[in-house]
Amino acid sequence: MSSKSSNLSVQSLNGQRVTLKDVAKKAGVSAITVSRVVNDYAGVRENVRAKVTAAISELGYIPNRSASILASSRSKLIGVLIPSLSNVVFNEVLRGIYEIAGPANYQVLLANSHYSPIEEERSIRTLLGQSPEGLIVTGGEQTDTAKAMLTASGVPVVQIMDKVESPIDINVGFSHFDAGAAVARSLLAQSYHKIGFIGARMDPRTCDRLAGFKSVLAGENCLDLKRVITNPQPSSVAMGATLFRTLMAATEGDCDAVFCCNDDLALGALHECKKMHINVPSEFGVCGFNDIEMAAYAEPSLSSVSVNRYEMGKRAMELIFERLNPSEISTHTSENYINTGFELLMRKSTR
Amino acid sequence: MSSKSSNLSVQSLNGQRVTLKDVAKKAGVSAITVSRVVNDYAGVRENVRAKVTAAISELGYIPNRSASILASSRSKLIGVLIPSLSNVVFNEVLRGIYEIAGPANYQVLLANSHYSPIEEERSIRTLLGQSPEGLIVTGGEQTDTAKAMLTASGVPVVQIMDKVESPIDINVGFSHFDAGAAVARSLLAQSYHKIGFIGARMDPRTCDRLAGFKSVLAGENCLDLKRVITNPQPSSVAMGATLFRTLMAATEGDCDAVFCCNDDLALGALHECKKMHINVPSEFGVCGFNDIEMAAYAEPSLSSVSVNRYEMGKRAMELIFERLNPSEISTHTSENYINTGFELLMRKSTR
DNA sequence: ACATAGGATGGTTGCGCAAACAAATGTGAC
DNA sequence: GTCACATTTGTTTGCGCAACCATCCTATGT
Repeated sequence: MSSKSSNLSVQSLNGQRVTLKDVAKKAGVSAITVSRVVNDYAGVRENVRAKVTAAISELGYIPNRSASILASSRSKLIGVLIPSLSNVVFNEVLRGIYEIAGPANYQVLLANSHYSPIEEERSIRTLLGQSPEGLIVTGGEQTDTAKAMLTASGVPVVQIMDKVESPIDINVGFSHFDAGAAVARSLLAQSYHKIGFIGARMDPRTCDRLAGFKSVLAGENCLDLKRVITNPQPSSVAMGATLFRTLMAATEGDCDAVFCCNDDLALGALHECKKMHINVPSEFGVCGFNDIEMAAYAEPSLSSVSVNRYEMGKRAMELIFERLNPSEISTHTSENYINTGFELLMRKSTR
Repeated sequence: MSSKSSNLSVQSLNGQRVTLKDVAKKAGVSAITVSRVVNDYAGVRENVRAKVTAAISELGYIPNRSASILASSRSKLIGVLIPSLSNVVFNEVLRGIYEIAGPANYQVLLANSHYSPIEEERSIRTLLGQSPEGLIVTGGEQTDTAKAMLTASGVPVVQIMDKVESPIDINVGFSHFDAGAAVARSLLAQSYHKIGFIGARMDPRTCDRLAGFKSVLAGENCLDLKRVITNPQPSSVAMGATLFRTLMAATEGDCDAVFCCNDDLALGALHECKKMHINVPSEFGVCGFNDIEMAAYAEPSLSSVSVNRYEMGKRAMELIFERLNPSEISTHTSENYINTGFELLMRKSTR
């Protein structure tokens, strides 16, 4: 309970929080000098710096970020808004973001919109209240108010994941429509002709993939909406199994392949094929999306679409920093859309 | 670029940030009244509140959190420190945390220690600088300085994941030693006697599991260190395959089961068994840890240990709130260790 | 020895907000 | 209509820090 025993880092001085002034008094210098030491200014003599450093660790001084931000209006904060934490996809995006932000001594403020534009707007308001120096948001489906707030904030804003119609500022992502279309074309080329789709959650990106997929099938006159099965609930392997069964029931077996809106669903479908003694890929083709690591280790290995998640996060963060420090002679023609692309990985679950 | 077109939420008034005062002037009231409206105080007359609300949305006012925190020393912030973002395990813990924090209007500050106590100490310092009202950290291996800072901070601190020797404050988790021991006992009971272990990363919790596992095998005189293969690199399915091959080579096949420190490794091992034509579970048993969703869908389904990740995050957050609002007549005897337990799930990858 | 430049250090102020107290307004009983 | 009291609104102040400018050293050249 009591920390009186600890002789280092006694963060409270008779109950009060330790401030710059306390450290200054202890070190026999002025408050601003302590501030300079804390912020690593060059012009502080070595012996002074040593005295101050000693006082800091003796008192366990921790600078008050709020006061610092208020006084300097520099926050070293980046706001990040994603729709889900339980989705592996965002995980790796986040890893990319943190990988760049961390070493630059920037802190990430993470908010979760739960796929709801209303919650997203609330979160944007909250994030902006913390005076972030940059913002990364998912997709382009913000409410008008949210977009207005982002624009007015005056800080770099990156919309990631999607190719966005008219970006607020910077856009890093790829066309899910094109990806869905590419899958459809590839499956057709592999002589599947009664191709279904199963999708869960159906967020804007999933819808785009479906739209691209449909447009190609429609062009080849082999689109049958009976073969499109969706469900608003979250994705999972179990959901994939369920949706696959639904698909087979709805089409009475008149279906020879399925494009699953992500790999979790696809793994569930694959599992279900095995149970129903449907041979993959000869009788039936299965293609997922995202290329999670398990895809390559499934039996048979799962065809999927690889997208550069980590890269998206990393690039988004880098672009913010480029904006923040135009010094670094980046002769970037300030292209505001970075296409991170995608790659079809046709493995053994398709012909 | 320009946002002059937007007639809602014009966040900047000729370049300046919109403040309480601006809103106050516009609404014809005092600044503090605006503050009261923003903070939902009861004693504001309806017509005044309406005027203020109108002015707020007209100007696109967003309260400055830093100023608010500085003035009130209430931050509505919870600091969370985890060792990795790419680990599914922490994902679900986070989900539990956000699920409780969000509705209570608390913001989560997430920091990543990359499994390094030094980075962890730095992150704790950073987090404490933001005046969080509570802190959630992973495990109990903080540096002395870090522990001193946490103690001195005066806010509730929850150590999660592990059962910690001497908790700083509150502890929510389970004994990884016991879990490892339980797996060993179960495998022995299933007549496996040459049981190996493969582990990656080898963080404190993994080590505890290994220690528990070893202690049981040693007690039965069937511990052979040749069968313990570890690697400091991160876990992955691919790493599981590699380690499994290493194990088989090192033991020259004199091994009839393996406890994998997590399910990713186990899935890799399972995959490798198939390639090497080793029959699971009759010839060889495989047991993982964590019970990720894929475990149940593997072929054969993977034996694993289920741990209540979501629950850990949720409980940790709830306990912080109980501390913060002792009002809610919680007759909790202020137990400072909550055991979230674990459950052996023996499926088809073991006898 | 002295002047001078340039680097190191200090004092004052204000960032935007809410706490604490003060004032004004409204309400009800008589 | 008046008074006492509750409710609503306003004024002043300080949170902890860094920007800004002033002042003080120190080293160098002459």
